[in-house]
Amino acid sequence: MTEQLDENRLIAERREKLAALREQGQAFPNDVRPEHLAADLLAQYGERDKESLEAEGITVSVAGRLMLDRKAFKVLQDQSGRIQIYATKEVQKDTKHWDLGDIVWVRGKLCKSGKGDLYVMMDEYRLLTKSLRPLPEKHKGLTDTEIRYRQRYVDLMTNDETRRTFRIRAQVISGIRRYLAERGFYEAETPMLQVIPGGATARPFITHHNSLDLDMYLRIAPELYLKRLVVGGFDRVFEINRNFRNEGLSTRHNPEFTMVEFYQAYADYNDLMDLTEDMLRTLAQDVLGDTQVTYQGETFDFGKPFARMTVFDSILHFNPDIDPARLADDSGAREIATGLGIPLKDGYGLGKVQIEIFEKTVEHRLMQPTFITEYPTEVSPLARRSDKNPFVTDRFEFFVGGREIANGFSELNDAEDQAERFRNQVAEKEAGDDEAMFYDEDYVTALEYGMPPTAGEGIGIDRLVMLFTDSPSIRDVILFPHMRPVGR
RNA sequence: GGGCCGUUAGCUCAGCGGUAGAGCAGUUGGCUUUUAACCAAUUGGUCGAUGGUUCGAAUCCAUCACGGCCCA
Repeated sequence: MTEQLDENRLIAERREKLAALREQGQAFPNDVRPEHLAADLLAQYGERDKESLEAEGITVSVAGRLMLDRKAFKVLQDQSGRIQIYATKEVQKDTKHWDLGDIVWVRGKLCKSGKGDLYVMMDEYRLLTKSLRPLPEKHKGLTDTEIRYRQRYVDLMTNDETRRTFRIRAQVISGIRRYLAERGFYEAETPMLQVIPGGATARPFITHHNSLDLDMYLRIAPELYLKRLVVGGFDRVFEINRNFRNEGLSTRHNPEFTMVEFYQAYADYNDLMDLTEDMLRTLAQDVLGDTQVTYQGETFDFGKPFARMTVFDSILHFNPDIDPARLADDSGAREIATGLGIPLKDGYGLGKVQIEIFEKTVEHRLMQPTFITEYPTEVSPLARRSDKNPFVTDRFEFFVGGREIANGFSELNDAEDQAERFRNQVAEKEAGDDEAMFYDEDYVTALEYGMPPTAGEGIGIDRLVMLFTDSPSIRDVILFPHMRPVGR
């Protein structure tokens, strides 16, 4: 078994020390409490001069993982950061069995070294948890990406950057929650296990409910349930949770990912673009302290008004040689797409062809924060048609750094139109498109009760966090990204 | 699915046909207000796996596994 295989002498030595601790009594004590955090102590006392600080005789207690051991000086790391502790010769003898990685508790007087660094004198001390496994290299940390992802706990204890990334992730999520709650949105939790997966076009994961003897799907989006809540009278509602899509893994895709979806009655897609712009600007300022966000060497400005452009205009903008009349024409658009090397299926209408051209030639070039509007109805089965042009919907997607971050639209609340769109999706599914939607009869029934005019939006949290943490891969912002199991 | 790259000590890496190395960590001792602490000594390896070529393979070839990047 692996337990034997990865055993080595370093672990064996530590096991012996643990065995000795067991001999002496409780080897895993849980009867001391740290009263201070490293970062707080440094912030409060780091600048004080040695004489007055030590004259004051401040006693503090801290606990954490032992990260460095310079014999007299040792460094302890807690959730907030690191602080030094000082061991006299006698204390060093008494703590000879301490190893890097051990969890320890220290209580004593705050002092300053000759070089001006704050430390805690080890007047009282306890080894709380013996670490049996050696820490990674102390300066370079853990760099092996595979181990960083598979054993995230080692990555977190070793690498500041990783801790920063996930701290920012937590702040982004709580920031969004606060922003929406402050504006009267209720938080809801809708089913992750669904009989009819809906709300997006994607291949679902299939699972099975034993006692019902029923195949179920992991949700690909919460959308249809959240809109049922709007029908029910929750005029403003949101959910932050996981979606599951059965697609490949890449630096931009993880099979489970986190979205915030929110719905606001008596609002349209323009209202949500305004809200999105304000929310992202607020988040950047609150979380990063700046509306300028640097990502992979480029700076994106969330402080300035975001650009807004239609799908059609954006294609022309980035392809000045395309004739607008041809792009607007079914056979003309197909020729343009074919000329760009885009494979087309027979069933594609003009709208789908235009979106293919958009994705191939525009999307990756949308660097600064940009809203793209007027998505064709053909590719927007849940969005409200434009009053001015029924070929397109009142929908937008939001891009930054060449990546789609958000997708929002005025909701389709015409039950009869919705039924028709579902029928078209079912036809596409029968024609072999396994990403097309199912017919959701209960959702149509809900709409028949009447849903107020509503706008809704989803924002991809992982991609937003990638941006805010300058992470090149989605795996860097997901604590435990999916990896192929390591074979035996 | 395709292309390129990687896998050597617990960690970070060198070695690229001829006796497996370094730094960190570990162990022993010294030093004792250090800052990647320092000084001395020292332990530690199925070189990802399996085949093949060769007098000889960590090194060359093939297949496989896992990972990274790019493409679909």
